[in-house]
Amino acid sequence: MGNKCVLVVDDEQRMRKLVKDFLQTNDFEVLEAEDGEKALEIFEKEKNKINIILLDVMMPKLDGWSVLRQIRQESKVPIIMLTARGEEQDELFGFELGVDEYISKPFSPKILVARVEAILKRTGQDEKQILEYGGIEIDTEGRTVKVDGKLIELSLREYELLTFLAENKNIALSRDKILNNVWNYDYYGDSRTIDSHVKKIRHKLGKKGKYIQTIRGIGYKFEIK
Amino acid sequence: MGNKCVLVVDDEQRMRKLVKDFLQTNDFEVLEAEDGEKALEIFEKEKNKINIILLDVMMPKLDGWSVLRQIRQESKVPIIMLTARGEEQDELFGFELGVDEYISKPFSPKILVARVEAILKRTGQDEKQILEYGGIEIDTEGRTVKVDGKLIELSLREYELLTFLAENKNIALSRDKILNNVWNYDYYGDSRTIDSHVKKIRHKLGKKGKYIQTIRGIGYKFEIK
DNA sequence: ATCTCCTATTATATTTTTATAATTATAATT
DNA sequence: AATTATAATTATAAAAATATAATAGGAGAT
Repeated sequence: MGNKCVLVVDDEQRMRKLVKDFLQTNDFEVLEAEDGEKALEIFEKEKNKINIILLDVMMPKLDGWSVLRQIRQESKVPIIMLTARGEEQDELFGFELGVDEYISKPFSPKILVARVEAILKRTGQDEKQILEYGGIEIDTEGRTVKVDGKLIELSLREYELLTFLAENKNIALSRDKILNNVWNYDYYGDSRTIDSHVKKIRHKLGKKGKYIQTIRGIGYKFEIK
Repeated sequence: MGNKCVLVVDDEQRMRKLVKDFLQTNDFEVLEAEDGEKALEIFEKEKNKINIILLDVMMPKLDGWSVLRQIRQESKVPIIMLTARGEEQDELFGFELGVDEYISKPFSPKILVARVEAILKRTGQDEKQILEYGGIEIDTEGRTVKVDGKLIELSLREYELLTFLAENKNIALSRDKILNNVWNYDYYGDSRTIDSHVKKIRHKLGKKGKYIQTIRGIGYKFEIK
């Protein structure tokens, strides 16, 4: 682990290689996809790992816009669109759909890397981050959590769940949403899995456990009050 | 309160006017500065208000880069640089200094607004949606309701019902319509389910309960008077 | 050996129903 | 037109039914 991971989606082999080489020399890990379908496939599998996506617009099978739309339904991962030329219509279209940046071909690899880094920086995916929420500190790099300065032990799921809730503080999250984000699958059956984990987290948070409040009929919400 | 505020820094009066007009028609508040020194001055005074800065690079007295550097010493406010032409050297230079975006002249106002909005969104400055109806605030993300600034507790159905009524304010809604939208099924029997909920909501809204008025023979209507 | 998930049980909150009171509409009568 | 009686509709409160969540314990997975 460690290095930032970039998913490069482009149908031109030559283009992929160019970008890949340059990114790799700049210490990025690179995943490749040669069309939209492959891209979604890889994204499904590696979504936890991927920090940013470079997405060509013009591709066979599934074009860049479709890929963008699908990914945006479940993820806010930064996406840079690679366009043949910056047509205004397309840009506007894309910003609404959640495009973070455009780079028009031909581009210089240096600019590419600079933009990738700028976006990672701005979306806070680069530096070691310590998120702080009312006395609860989450160190995303060390994957540790402190409550009032004291380290608490959380399991993988507990950590993921707490982080997800905290990152979306003040937002009531449905069970479906939680499952899709923390568990990566759809919710079958009526198990009380989430509840179990919430219970454990609350317990470990001690007095601050009440920051996780239950929204009856919906799910849970992290809120400091 | 309310609208997002943009500080436009450019020495050309014509350019400022163009940008200002377009931003204003898109519901932004606009502050102007004709050079770097004025920019810093205004920023000092209004830093709490300014959500984003459009900064021309080439300016008399103090150029864009210097302004950028100074502001970055104390603030992370998003900054878009307006450049005459996207020279690679400059771009790299700027990203390191914390530029969020480049727009090269000439640009279309539409693109400009789109980028501004995209950045505000990405930096989370687009505040969450709070619907306001005559002193009743509904935070759809947090699923909370405030009456005159004071939080009130609503159950799922109460919340859904109130939201539905408020979203359709000034429209008389039949019981059928209400049931189909808030309950998702047809109305069998003659229970007084809706009435019960309306009663409870009215009670919780206190004096503002009268905003929910009954339309005899039809249903209910949310109306502020 | 812990972590995750599931099951069962208990606790709690919400929703619906029911019964009765209050209000409003309607029509007949003055 | 105003009054009255009757019918229809809605308000209200409390009880009953239902839905949802907390909790604890344990089996299987990692």
